[in-house]
Amino acid sequence: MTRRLGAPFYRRPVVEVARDLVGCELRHEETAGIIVETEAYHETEPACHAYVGLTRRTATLFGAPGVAYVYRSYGIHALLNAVCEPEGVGAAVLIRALEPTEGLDVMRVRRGVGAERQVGNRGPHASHSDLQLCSGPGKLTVALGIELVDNATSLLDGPIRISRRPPAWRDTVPVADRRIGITKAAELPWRFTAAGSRYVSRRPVLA
DNA sequence: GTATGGATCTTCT
DNA sequence: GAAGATCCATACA
Repeated sequence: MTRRLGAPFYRRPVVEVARDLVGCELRHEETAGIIVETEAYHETEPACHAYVGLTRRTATLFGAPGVAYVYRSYGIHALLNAVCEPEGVGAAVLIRALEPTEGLDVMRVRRGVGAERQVGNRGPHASHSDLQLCSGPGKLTVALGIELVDNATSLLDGPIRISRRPPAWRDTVPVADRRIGITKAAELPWRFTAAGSRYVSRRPVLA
């Protein structure tokens, strides 16, 4: 069993944390997966919620590092972030995709993809639908059972656990690319994906 | 394969 | 009242 990442890991520059989170394990209740896609957000650029300053919504972002920032997107999806940088700096890493490793049955039920909807195996290891269980920030929170009530809970000793890379992922190479799904400052190369992973929400454009 | 629109809620103006 | 760090179904090529 790998151990959780500590506060010093999250207190660093947010882009470094985003890169280093690729290959780490995310766990909630009986479900878990390896992080294969992240994005960094910082108060100095307009795509970040903290750009507008300290409000009730963004208070978590400006708080202590190592805390979960969960908010509702487009009225439907809960998105999970890890608060970074020292307290007082508004920055966080959005967890965008996982490669599921444990509790796949529970994930399929939560996501509403029963066996009858599976299209069949497209590869030697995973079915088409399993590849898409956590291939997006709104999907993985459903699959892991993470909701708005988890906002502001600690990643250091709370219900959501993020642990350092398991041995099999020790040599994972994160690839930098443009951020996606946003209209402001999307050109920043602050999205990181695990090289070659089939579980990301979108393959990187850059080499 | 790409393109489009609807669902739905929290926050801030 | 409008905007938004999304997902899915549907339509068409």
